[in-house]
Amino acid sequence: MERKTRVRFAPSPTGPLHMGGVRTALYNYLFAKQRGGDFVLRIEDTDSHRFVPGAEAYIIQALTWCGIRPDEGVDENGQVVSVPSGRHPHAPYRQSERKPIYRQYAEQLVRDGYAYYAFDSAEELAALRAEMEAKGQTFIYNHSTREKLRNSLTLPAGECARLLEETTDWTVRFKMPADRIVKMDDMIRGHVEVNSGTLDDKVLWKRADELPTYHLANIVDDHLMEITEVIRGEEWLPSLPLHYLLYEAFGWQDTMPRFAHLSLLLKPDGKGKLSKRDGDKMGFPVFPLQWTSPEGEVSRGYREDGYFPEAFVNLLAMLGWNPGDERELFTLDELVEAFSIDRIVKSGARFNPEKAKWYNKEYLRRRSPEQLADDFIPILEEKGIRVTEGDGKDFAGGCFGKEYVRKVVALIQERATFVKDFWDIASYLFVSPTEYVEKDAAKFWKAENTALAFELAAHIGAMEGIWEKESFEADVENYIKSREWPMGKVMNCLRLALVGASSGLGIADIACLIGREEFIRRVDRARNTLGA
RNA sequence: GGCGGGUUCGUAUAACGGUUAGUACGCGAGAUUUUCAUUCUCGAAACAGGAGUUCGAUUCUCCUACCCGCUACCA
Repeated sequence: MERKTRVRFAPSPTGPLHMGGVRTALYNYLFAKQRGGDFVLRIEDTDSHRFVPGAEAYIIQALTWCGIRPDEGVDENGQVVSVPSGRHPHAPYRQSERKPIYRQYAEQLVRDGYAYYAFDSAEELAALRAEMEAKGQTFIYNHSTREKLRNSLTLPAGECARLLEETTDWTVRFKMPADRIVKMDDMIRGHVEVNSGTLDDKVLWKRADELPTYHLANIVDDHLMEITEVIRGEEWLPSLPLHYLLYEAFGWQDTMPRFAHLSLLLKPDGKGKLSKRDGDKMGFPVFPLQWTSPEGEVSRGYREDGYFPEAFVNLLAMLGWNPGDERELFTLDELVEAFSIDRIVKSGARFNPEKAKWYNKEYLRRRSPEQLADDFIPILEEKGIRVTEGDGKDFAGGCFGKEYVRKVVALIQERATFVKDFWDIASYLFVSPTEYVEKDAAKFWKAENTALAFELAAHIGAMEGIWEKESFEADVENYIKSREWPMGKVMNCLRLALVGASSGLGIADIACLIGREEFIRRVDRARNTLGA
């Protein structure tokens, strides 16, 4: 019987979710949704020492921002996510809450001869490691050494029983076969073989905190939660043989999930995988949301940098995957449709901040001016501009109608990458210029031109009716051409007066936006400030 | 060191034995425009190296180099 697709994203709450982690979550989500399956969010908090407060909430908030909603798992408030049926056969989803489950499975393996109790303390092993290293050798706890160490394989039964009873720093270790070729299949990498003799006897369960390690918890939970595919980072590929052997030891081969190991995200330049420091150093975020560590250190986020979640998700999807055709822009739903595991790229993807900006720009120009105006208003207010209903404009009072803001945004949105760029691009549409860029003034504010510009301005000021771009443009052009004036010089003169610089929208756009009264005021001010 | 994975323009990628090796970002040059931006056109830019297999290899095999990961009572 075909099982219902169930995948999981299983982060460890040891810090903020890195963008590579978001990509892993995204691919899992896309895979599940495409097949009408479930996407499970499981929190792997089995390492009590590395727990970071706030990390779990951060992870959930980050996924929420991206539009990635788990069908099962933990929600923002730490509660099990609500489902229509209200039933949660797989809960709890936080491994620390599943503590009692794991011990029996560890003991089952010992009973069946697949694992054993190890009594060597962490200190003893560290000393052993140091000793071997001093001799230029590497210590590995496996078939080559386990016979000489203190464990249930070497100690008398009575002694074992006593230690199990009286001490608390023992562990359960997997008894890795001495010489077995483990044959594995990966959905991305194909067939992979490893000799078990090179692997070590991994700790599966720790008596000290009565918690499993990743390997045990992972296999047990994936089995119990009926996971059908495991899509995770490449760093897990080396432990895949152990996981295969664990499924075998438990007798769960028939329902063992299929595996897909994703390549890592690399630094934009240089070597190595993307890390938190790169972002700070090279001026781009590596985290979806801003993160403040318990120590108070702040790391920037894509959201705070002005990225739209759609753009972020899109660029992440395209890092290591392609649709097979030349499309680049995808909504989340379109990604669900187009995604396929066999178009995932094997090699590591280097992140390119420039391309990231391009994505945002594309999404920005596709947004409605209404939406963008709403995003822009808080920035305007920060700059001391008040925004009211309607389309009024009061330059002296610094107060503008929402409709006016919308009109401005509609004209500038194709010039910006982020909403936060709007102010730099269009501040002159809210504040009358009082200063004029020296270089630009030197270039354009010449007596022979200003005289013509003033004459034109007078004509414009006297134009009948409502100013509307098309008619305005036609009239002005006609006026200039009929007099055989140098169009560029005159217009740039006017622009300097209206903008305070030699860049910006077309004169007609500006004039129609700010209106007759403000137009006249700006021309007069330029004349008074720069002279005729 | 051992084990595993990877390697196409600067970057992301296409190609599934035969192509002038395509596309996008970025970059350069033109054109359009009243400036700037946009837009449009054009351009520079890659098969890591070496052996095989084959009539023919970017594509298949092996070796080397380089990169990445793992090698914890972390995930």
